[in-house]
Amino acid sequence: MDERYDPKVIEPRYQKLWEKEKLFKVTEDPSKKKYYLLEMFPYPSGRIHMGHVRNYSIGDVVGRFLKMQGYNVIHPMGWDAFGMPAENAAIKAKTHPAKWTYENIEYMRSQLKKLGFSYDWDREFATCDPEYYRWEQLFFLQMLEKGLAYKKKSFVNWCESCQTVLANEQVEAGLCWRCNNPVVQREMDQWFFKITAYAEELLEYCDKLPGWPERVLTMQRNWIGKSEGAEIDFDVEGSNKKIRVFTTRQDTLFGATFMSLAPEHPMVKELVQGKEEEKRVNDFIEKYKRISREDRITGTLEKEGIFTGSYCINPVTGDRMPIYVANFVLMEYGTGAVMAVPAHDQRDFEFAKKYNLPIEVVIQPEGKSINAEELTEAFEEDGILVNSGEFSGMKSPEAREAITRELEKRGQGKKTINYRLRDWGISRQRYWGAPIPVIYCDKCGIVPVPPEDLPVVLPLDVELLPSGASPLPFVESFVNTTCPKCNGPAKRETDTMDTFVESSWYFDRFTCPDYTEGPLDQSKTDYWLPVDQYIGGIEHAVLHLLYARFFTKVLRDLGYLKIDEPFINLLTQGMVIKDGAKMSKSKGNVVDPDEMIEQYGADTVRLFCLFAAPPEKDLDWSEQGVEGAARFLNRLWRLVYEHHESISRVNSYSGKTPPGDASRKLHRKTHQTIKKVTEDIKERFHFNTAISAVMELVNLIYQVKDDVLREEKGLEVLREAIESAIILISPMVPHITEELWRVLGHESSIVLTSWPTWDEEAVKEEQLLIVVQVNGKLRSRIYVSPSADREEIKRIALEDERIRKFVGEKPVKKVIVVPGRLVNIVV
RNA sequence: GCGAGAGUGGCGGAAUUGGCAGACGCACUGGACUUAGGAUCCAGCGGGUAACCGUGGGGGUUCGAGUCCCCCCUCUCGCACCA
Repeated sequence: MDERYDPKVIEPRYQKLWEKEKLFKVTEDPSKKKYYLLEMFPYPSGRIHMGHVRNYSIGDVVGRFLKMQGYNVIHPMGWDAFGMPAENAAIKAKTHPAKWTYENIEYMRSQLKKLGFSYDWDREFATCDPEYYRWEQLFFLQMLEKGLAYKKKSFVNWCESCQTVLANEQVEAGLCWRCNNPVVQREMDQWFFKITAYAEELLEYCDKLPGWPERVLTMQRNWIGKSEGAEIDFDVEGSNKKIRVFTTRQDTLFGATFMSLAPEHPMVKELVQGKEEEKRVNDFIEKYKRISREDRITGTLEKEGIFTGSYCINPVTGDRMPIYVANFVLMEYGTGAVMAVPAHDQRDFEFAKKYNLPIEVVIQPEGKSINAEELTEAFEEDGILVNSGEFSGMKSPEAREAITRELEKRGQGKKTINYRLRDWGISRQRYWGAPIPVIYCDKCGIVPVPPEDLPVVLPLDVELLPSGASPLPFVESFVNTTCPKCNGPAKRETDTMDTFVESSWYFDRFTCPDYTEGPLDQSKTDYWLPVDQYIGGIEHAVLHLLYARFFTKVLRDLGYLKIDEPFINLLTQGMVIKDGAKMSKSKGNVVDPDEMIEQYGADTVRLFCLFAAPPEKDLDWSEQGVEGAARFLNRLWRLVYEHHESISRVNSYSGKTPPGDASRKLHRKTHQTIKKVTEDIKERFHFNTAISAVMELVNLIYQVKDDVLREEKGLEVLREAIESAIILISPMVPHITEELWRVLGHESSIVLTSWPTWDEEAVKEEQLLIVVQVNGKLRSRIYVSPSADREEIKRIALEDERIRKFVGEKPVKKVIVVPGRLVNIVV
């Protein structure tokens, strides 16, 4: 054994060995309990960053720990390989996205291997491989058949700098989630996945995912945005047309005094046609087409609107309601039309004040009275109905039901549920993605590619365009094809799929990456799925994690899967920050994993990532902290170095209480540590406290070893303690522990060892420390035997000299005894 | 504005069920070893001379509150004219 700990020698040695022995390769084994452990696979952007190191280190601890506990752990890794950065980098470097991507994969794989993660590399794949995306194209065709994929013309989010459309989830505060540039609305014919068909189930299952962080579920619930209300039809005066609104406040219907339409509302054009208002309204619409989104980023727009010159009729009061176009009404939500109730909606109130429209109070707060003239803001809460005909006197919730029933009877409305969630726009006008497998024929229209013709391979022989726009439309050999129906000349779809489609099912494919008969081998998916533990960043709370849930339900309904949800437990780890900010090139605070590994070794980097903060919190990178981690590993190394020759001659102590005070103390601490570390990892994922427990054990070994060695079974007890420390910390720092394990004479890998169990008897303290309080204040400590009963503890406490001093002559009112904890004497 | 989470030494963080606040680590201080120490080992390390005071602030429940309840403040994240 070397005197000096040198990770540069040890780490590659064991990485090669693990790989050669295929220690982490797994197959289905019905006799064992399976565990599917997964970390979000990376985009091959070039190099691994600290966020990946942290994410994968957390996963690796869980994987190695559970393997040692006897689980059949599947722990795969692969590459989310389609995407725009490849294309942009390729344009810049005048290379090909495929070349760029595969080179990055090569390098990043080597980085992951240098970190010693326990992946089953035989399952690795990249999503840009046609053998992967061909199945995705098949799913698309089957979804098309079921109406779950469809094409429609609508206003979509367009990112000018990315030259492509984005789904709603991919727009953050009006900006593109990738490049942070403003997103504009553009009317385009696009492919969608009907995620809204699953809105209710996606929402409902939020209550059936107890292993998910509450805040992720909340974000998903909010994103789905269910609201219960009614659709109400308003007749347009002098026409047989109706305007349909969605409202959650049917109880305020009697107070609806005007109508607001979104600028994009299809009815606006008809309403103003030939009227003197026509030009003014059209100018207004044009203005908001140009500025609306961008202004929403900077702040709230002032409410503004314009009268269309038309009126509609309030179905319950019969009053004429002027129809306005209003800048704050969203076409995307509800029906794009809002019945305006100025007394009970703040936006409508402001609007009514500005344009001098009538305000009718129809809801009174309980025990108070308000009137329209004195209102300074809308009363938006529930209350008691007034001025509402037969419904006056009802409470809001009751009135909502009653008014809806009345409208239904008259055929002028119905109860509805509205969701904020929109269908998932998946067309991307970029090259580096999976082609959408449809063909356009002048005669037959949209024709799906026959499944037997899959995959529609993305042609690699292309010249990228400097603008970023897809070169596919110009690749004649790709575009020009024949119609599968009529055999006539036809053209292929040149849009590709959103790369979030690939990441929506990669975890399914990991169970059978080489299966060629179909997308998924049921004998494998049935065994491995669902994913037991998923680990990744919170930034995907409503992107990937929502899409993947949706896709799982689709694959279930297509007959591929038997599960309802993909991920049982979800851990969202915090960011790695430095100097109070997220690491970024522009801030110049990036710490490169390669440099850290070079300087300290993978084990030290891993240990620091796990020790500095609990996984769900942000981790503040500190070079001094890293040195602390390195110091601990050196300390462990020296301990083994100093004693390996002597303890190698004996077996680890395995009996009950050993003779000798020091030995007993160390034996007890050893078992306490086994218990603590096991529970911390298994039940709480608190690796930081698990590590600190091992540090305590090592500290105690240093402290008592000389005394222990003077005792009868001392050497055995010392070996037990040292060996336990090595095993317990091995999931965090697998290389150094593998080496030390072998130094102690073991010939097979530490990974194959069973996780130690603790002796409940040994864990117990011989003497319990009991805290004694007088009037709730700590006054003394006493030691009692664990077998002492309440009376005895009480007696010892009251006899304690310090306590007698504090109690003095005062009468003892009450004595509270909590066995094993404390005594509180109330005087 | 709505929703969620958090606030503990100089710092990262412990305290799992209401029961010794500050485990473990970093930084710092003193000492030992040493040609040397940025290695290692040992000791100390919330404030206060002390009684005592201390978990963002103020109330409350309790024998006992970092932990439970009410009010307030601050910060972070998400959504944001959602009808």
